[in-house]
Amino acid sequence: MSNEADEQQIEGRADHTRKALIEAAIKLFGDRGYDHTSVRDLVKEAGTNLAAINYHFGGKEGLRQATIEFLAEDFKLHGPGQAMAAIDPANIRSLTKDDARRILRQVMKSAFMQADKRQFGNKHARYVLRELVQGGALTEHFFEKVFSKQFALLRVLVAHLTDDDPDSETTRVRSILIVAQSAFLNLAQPLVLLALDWEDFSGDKADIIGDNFWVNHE
Amino acid sequence: MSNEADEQQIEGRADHTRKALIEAAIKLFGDRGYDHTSVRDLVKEAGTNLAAINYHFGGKEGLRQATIEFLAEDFKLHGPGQAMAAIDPANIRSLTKDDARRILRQVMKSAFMQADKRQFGNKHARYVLRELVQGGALTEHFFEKVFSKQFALLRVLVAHLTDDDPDSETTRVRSILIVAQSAFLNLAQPLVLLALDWEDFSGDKADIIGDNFWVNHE
DNA sequence: AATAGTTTCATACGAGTGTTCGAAAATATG
DNA sequence: CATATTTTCGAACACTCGTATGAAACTATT
Repeated sequence: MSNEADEQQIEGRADHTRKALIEAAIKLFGDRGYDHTSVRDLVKEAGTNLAAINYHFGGKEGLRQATIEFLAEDFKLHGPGQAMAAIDPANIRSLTKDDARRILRQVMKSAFMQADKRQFGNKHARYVLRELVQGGALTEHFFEKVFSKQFALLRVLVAHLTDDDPDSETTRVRSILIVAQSAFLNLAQPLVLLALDWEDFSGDKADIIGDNFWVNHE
Repeated sequence: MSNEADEQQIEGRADHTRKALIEAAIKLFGDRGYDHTSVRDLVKEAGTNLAAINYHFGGKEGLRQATIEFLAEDFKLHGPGQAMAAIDPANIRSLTKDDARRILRQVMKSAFMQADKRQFGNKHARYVLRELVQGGALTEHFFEKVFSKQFALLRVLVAHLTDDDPDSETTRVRSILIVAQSAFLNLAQPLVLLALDWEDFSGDKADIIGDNFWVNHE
């Protein structure tokens, strides 16, 4: 292990610190939120120096931007889009409604679903949701870069399930309400645990939730 | 209008300031969150002095506590509990399922529903949700003081609708998923507007959403 | 009217923030 | 090997934050 090779050729020191900072940002921003994370905590977590963020990203805001872009890319590769990608929007009409419903639940599970089980759901989705909820410039950016396409696929599924048009207003509303269920449970974990009288989300609890998503109408 | 009488007798200067500060807190905490609101902004919004918060509430944290308690009381009087209070849990079995579904939608609408139309939904619910989502000591307090009872009623409705037990795990999960829909739409308004291709929530859009909540199963 | 208590206000303090700067160290280039 | 470039690191800056202090203004009591 004399030289640290990663995915692409050799990884210089600069790339190493950049990566470490982004990972620290995903973790800390996701846990405490952007504004509750100091650059001093970030550089300590990344094992580097106070000035590193400004040098590599131009500032704390620059690190956020870089982190968002990293997550946007990661979301495409490992996010719910993976489960969704198998679906051909053209041939979706050949699916039975039971199939569509099952796929829908599977997608939601793999999307935002919970902490310990799904490695993706934990840190990454948490931060993404925080940013999306917060509003502001990044909401739009992230919506276009990530959410938009997957939401379109979701609408196709919902429309098929409800015999409606994917672009209709009712389909849009119903689709966002499906997202809402999964997203809120991820965001409001403390409240959810209290309401369900659970200690944590371990075991088969993710499945219990996933199986009870409201996804059909009338 | 020589003396400022409000609801109870005469309102001293101190009470006036306290009230103004709590109202400012509801507004600013709800919009930006507790930590993004400085005491200087609070006192400016309330039209008083920098030292007022420390004098009347012992500190910023004290103002938060007082605000929470005020909202807990207000929630009981004007919250979704109002719509729910009309329901007698004992006689709920006499309701038709259509009735139950209609009541459920009505309750959700009046609970967290949107901005400009429902005066309650806007500022108050927004801050309550922020606190509940955040986690921490207040989540538990607020859950016990406010959420718990109304959630129990919600579970009765859901159980009736799905021929299940109000205390069963599936009923709890399904109930929290109903809350999730309403709550998330309130929290993530920027994202929701983008997803629905809406400019704002004006007009009959609250009804469109309310009518499309997922509340029935199978 | 004089005094005691309450409430407001201007100011200052210490702690924490993001950022800047220049020198040291490490790497790349000739 | 010598020089130029990149990257790290420590120290300091300007700023905002919540809070504390003591004097002024106001109200209530005698």
